[in-house]
Amino acid sequence: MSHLTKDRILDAARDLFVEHGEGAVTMRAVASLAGVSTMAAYRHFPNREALLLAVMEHGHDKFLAAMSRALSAAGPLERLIASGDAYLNFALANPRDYELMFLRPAQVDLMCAPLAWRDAATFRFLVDRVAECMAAGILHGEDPEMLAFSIWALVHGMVALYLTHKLAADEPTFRALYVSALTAALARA
Amino acid sequence: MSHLTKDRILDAARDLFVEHGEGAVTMRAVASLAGVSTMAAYRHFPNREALLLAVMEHGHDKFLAAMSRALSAAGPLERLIASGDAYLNFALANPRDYELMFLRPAQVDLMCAPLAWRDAATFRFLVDRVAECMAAGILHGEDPEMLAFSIWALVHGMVALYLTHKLAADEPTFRALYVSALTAALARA
DNA sequence: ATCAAACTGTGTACAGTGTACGCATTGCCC
DNA sequence: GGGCAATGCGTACACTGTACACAGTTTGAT
Repeated sequence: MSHLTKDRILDAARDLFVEHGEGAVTMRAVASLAGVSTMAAYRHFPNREALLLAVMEHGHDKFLAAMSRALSAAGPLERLIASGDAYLNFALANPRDYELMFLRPAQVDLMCAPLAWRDAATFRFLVDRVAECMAAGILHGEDPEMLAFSIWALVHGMVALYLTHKLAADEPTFRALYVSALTAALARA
Repeated sequence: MSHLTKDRILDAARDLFVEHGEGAVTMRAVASLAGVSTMAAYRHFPNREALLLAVMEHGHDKFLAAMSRALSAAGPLERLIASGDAYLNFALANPRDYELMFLRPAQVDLMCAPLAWRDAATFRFLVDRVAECMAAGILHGEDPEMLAFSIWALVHGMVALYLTHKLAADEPTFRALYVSALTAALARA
């Protein structure tokens, strides 16, 4: 059954990736963990990079699902803040996924449609949250995209600096920094 | 003269890195470009990672030098803004160096003293600029480190999103975004 | 001046990597 | 049954990092 094999290979790749990082995702290790020959993997993925991209898509879906759970919050501002928290929590809970999705220098030529779509979805989600707040008069300004970008950059920057150890702080301290920096930014917008 | 050989090897590594990216920095290619045998490189660098780290240190020095040139601006706020511009300009002019220094998931065990020092230097430089502005009453708040972190995160986030192609904008548009996001953040601090 | 030790560079060799190619097996449609 | 496409496998090759043993050179002590 081809479909199952493909899934087993992808699962194996995901396991290795989440557990031991990108370097551990070798075609041989993946195939062996999936219980198939090395070359069987090439029947389902043209090359290693494509396999990693598939892992990445999966991560994106998990990520977007986590973000969309923030929509259950009561008001527009609560939804925006919950989205930020969901973003941070996902990044801290799934550092390797976050790294693969957002920290890696993406090869433009591999920017296939499904991935570009997922990238854009992250941004549009945030733009919608900001626009919601603006419509409700909670945030001021007339360009939600602009403000959304600032917020994304701020949160992404904090997360990136933390994950790459540029910030000498333990997790609780970092979370505190995050909260005060983000609320300060929002309070003034 | 060993010293010259080491420099030739490092230069070759830098050339390959800046020109063709990290993947092109193979021990064989570096050694060949430097005109020595492959294993000669191992006489001067314990392994490939150490060679890359040396390239990274060099990048950091270039970076800190570029930043410190911002100190010639007139007032505290001008110096802070010039620092931000220097940061952005360096990142756009040397994307691979920036990527190696600030985007890469740093292996904690390789965080040797010289690198940690250089990392901290970036942050302290920014803290000093912010403290200067606070002392002059141009920026408000009592924790320069906190504000400096926010600013760094914002700028790093914008640069990172741009360099990893998460932002669908050409360079002029991005620079405009940068200016308005940063001045907005500063205007309110 | 001599000799030993340290230093520097080389060639060879090996294990691990991605992956091209061709063959075997299977399931499916006519 | 007779093709036939899809799937999986084994082998082979080029390229990687780097361990190891060796050769030439420099240095320092006697």
